[in-house]
Amino acid sequence: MLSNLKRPITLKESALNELKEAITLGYFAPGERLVERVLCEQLGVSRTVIRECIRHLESDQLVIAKANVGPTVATLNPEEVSEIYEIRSMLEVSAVRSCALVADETVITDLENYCDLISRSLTSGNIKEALSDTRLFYQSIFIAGGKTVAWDLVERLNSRIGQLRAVTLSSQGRSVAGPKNLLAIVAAIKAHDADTAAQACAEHLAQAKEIALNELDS
Amino acid sequence: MLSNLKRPITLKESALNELKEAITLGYFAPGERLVERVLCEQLGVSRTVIRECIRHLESDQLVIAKANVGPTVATLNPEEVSEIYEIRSMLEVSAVRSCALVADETVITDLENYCDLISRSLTSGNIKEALSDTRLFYQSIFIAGGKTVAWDLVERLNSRIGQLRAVTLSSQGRSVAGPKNLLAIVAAIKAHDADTAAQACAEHLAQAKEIALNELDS
DNA sequence: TATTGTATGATGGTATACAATCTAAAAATA
DNA sequence: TATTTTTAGATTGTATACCATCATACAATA
Repeated sequence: MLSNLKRPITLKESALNELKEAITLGYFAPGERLVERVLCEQLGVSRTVIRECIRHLESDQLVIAKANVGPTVATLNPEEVSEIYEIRSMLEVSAVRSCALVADETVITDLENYCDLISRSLTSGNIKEALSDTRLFYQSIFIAGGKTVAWDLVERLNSRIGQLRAVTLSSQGRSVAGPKNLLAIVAAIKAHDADTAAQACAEHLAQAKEIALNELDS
Repeated sequence: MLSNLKRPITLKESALNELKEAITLGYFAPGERLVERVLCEQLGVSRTVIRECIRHLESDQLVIAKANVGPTVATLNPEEVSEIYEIRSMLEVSAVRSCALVADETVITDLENYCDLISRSLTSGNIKEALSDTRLFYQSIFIAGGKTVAWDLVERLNSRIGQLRAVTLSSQGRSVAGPKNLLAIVAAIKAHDADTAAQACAEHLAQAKEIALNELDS
């Protein structure tokens, strides 16, 4: 009953997921041109499907399409990255606040479990898993806080900085501070202390932003 | 030089614009099904083009596509609308703050001109023109404040509440308060008074939110 | 009445064709 | 040689035809 609106996974969807992952994981270099025919062969689907995927990627701003030339993988400049982290901070802080006010026991145990999973994945070096669990962690916060639109925006913003996120996460994870920050957020939520939770969240994001910006000009 | 990246307007682009306008202006009822073949005839283009348009609208969340059934015009519930206005408020307040800190004479005269245009359009009952000028007003603020990513998000959010915006704008315009609020923002920006500008902006948005929510359950 | 077929229409997907346009190499020119 | 022009190839934009699958409404049956 979770998502009974589009149960059947279409070819276009799975192709889109593959392309998204390929872009965010850096299999395509930023600025690289994406040629329809080549993608058709690589993914084993027709041009129709590829074109629909490209339109989707275009409106997600993962690629930039020029008429009669085709799409290229979007590049990130420091200003954009900086702004993306600032917006994320606003949205996440707001969600954390709302969550702290209404969170019940179920939500809190969920969050604690995710923290645990994230720590474990990070210590074992499984970045991909850590990213996925971090996503679930924040998703729980946003949903609990009733911020579904904001969550959607955050996901879009995150997909645009996908490459950087892997770096920031592993960097934050290597230090002790990263998971500690998340635990601080959960503790404050548990205590229904919105201000403290908001501040912990803001600090975590500011830290991530610094790491991302450093990574970007390297 | 504004958008020299995609000068050639393709069929798909113009069809997409027509569809967007048709949806945001309410020519299609919320929840109504969009049938490919019908759209092909109405717009005089092939299914290929229509399908790409639908994918684009889908990822803009103006339509909701169900696999094997097709797209329907998205409906708005009060929670979504409320959240959209809250997010807009966060983003716009932030942009107004930045703008107030850096705005030069050029920006300010632009803003004053737009205010004038908006007032005139509203008194003459030209809502469409007023919407367009309001867009330019805020765009100037965001660009001046260096918030290009945020501006993009605001435009997406606005397109989702397109029907409501026409109502709120004309409602705010009928009262004297609406244009007065905008003038207050400009005055504060002119004085480089970020706090006052931010507050005026927040009030304006809160007002718009109320009107929109009232309209929604009528 | 409730269930099961069945017909119809829409979508998801493929393949193909062709014109317009871009790109890059080849050729011509200075 | 350096620069411009031409030209051929590659790629996109769009149209069309076709098939399989799914959804829905309706008819037939028990």
